[in-house]
Amino acid sequence: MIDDVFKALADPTRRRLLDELFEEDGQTLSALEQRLPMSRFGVAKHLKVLEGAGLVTTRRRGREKLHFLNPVPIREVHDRWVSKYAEPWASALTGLKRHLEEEDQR
Amino acid sequence: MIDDVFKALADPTRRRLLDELFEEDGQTLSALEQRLPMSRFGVAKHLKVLEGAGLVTTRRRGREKLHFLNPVPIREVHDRWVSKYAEPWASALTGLKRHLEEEDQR
DNA sequence: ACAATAGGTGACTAAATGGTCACATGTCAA
DNA sequence: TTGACATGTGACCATTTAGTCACCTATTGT
Repeated sequence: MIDDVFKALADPTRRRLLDELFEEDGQTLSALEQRLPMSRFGVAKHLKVLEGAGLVTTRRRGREKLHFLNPVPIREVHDRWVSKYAEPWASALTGLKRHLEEEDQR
Repeated sequence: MIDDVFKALADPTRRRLLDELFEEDGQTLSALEQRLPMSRFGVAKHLKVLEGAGLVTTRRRGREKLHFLNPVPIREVHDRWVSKYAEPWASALTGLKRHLEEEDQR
């Protein structure tokens, strides 16, 4: 689950797509296709991955499919994972301290 | 650059390695190998990727190589990317509002 | 009804990735 | 010095992935 989110975020094209939806939410496939240097099929595939990871939700309006950014999975990555490593500057510094002390005693 | 970080984080084994180093910093390849269900070579390869992304720094002590977790790249991911999408709950809600309004007028 | 538009599907190729192994280098300890 | 230990390298294979295409369905506006 969170695995899918990390994997989806690994590709720069997909992050670019999230950027586009961040700028303007609810865009169609055709609209997104025009903004990227890629065929419609490539974009569609990436959108499918994003949708599978829950990073994008969709809604049909007639023959169009609107794509919306869903911040929830990223919030989970933030809360359960990234913050865990990004915040402990203190422990990192003690680690560095220990590191340097060992360095000294050589 | 940030690309390498996202790619490194995409693999569960590598996140597991970060977890192990988070629990106990400065472990050797052999120590990490014993904790993972994988050959030494596999672990070494993953560590190389993590090191390439700057997520792990190393120091040699004799014939051993000590691995240290480096929180800086994750901090960058947090600051420049994740927080951008994880925080704007307000705008997400306005998006949802617009979404539902359009839904109504159908 | 019909032509144009928006999107979906399955097959395919090329490249990247995860994992293993045989072999080589460098270091420690007795 | 010699054998055991810690790690590095390059080759290799299986799987996955990114990207394209030909072809299909569904919906719209006229």
